[in-house]
Amino acid sequence: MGRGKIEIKRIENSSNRQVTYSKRKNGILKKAKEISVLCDAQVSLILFGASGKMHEYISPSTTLIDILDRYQRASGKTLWDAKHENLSNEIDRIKKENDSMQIDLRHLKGEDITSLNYKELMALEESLENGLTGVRDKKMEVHRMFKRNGKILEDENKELNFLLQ
Amino acid sequence: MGRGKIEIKRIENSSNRQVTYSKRKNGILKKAKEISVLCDAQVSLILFGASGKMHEYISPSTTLIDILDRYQRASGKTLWDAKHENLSNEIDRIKKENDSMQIDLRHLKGEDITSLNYKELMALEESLENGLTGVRDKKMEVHRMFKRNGKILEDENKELNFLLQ
DNA sequence: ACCTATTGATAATT
DNA sequence: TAATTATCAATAGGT
Repeated sequence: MGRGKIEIKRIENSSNRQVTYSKRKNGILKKAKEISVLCDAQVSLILFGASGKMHEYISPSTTLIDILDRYQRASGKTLWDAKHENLSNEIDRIKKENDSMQIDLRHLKGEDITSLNYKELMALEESLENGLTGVRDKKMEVHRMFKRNGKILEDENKELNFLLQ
Repeated sequence: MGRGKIEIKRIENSSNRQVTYSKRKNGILKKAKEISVLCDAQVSLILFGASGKMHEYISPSTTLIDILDRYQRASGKTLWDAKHENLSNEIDRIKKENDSMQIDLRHLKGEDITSLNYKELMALEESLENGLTGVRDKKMEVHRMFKRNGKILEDENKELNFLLQ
């Protein structure tokens, strides 16, 4: 359909591919409009080129949602139900993660530990001791910092007072 | 594009319309495949003729759901209904909860506490001390229980041995 | 982008 | 309906 025939396989030269895409995109969109008008067909055509830009044609007599509804009924495939299922699964997964963290947190606060065995209690104790050590070290550090800053401010104060007098 | 050119308007003669639909349907499906292969475009084409029969082409490299997801992002239109939004919102909410617990857990393990101020460190220390107290009490209790059970078993043993003899 | 030789699609006819 | 084919339409390669 041009100066020479071409094989139907991926065009390797990227700029040729881009040009061909642009031309054929216009062609197929035109075809979609034509069949829709000529034969009163309901058409949904969505195109994404390599550049990521989208082009679409939906018959004016309908909407994409309508077409997708009919698609689901006609094909037996589910679109948004499948989508729902994916989301539901994700929720389940995250909720489980959530619950397990919830439990860990409660344990670390000394709650709900009746069900733990001795070994688990030991591990928990160690974790708490480590945490406490870390926090106390940090507290000390912050405390020292405070004192040092306080000292500096005090010195500055003295100096300023001296200068004023 | 044939023995005579035709105006692009609804074909009134219903059997002509049907024939033209059938031919053009094949044509546009072929075009869809071609652009998809030649230009590695992602294409979704869904057709409903007047008879109600459906025909479709989806690029093999993708799925209709994928294309519709991208469609929503590109067009800003929403296809999945409120139900989806609810689920998405719930996921966001749970994820936030998750993140916050994640942070609490790390703090309780003495990690990532550089950003905490003195007051927060104090509260954390207290929480850890309380946790530790609880865990140590429980450990003691379990320990005592062990010993008592051990005693009971020892007694039972003696009794059984006595009976056997 | 535009041009045009050439292939491809299809309207009318059988 | 399905096949044929004359004609129109789309487009590949070149500018």
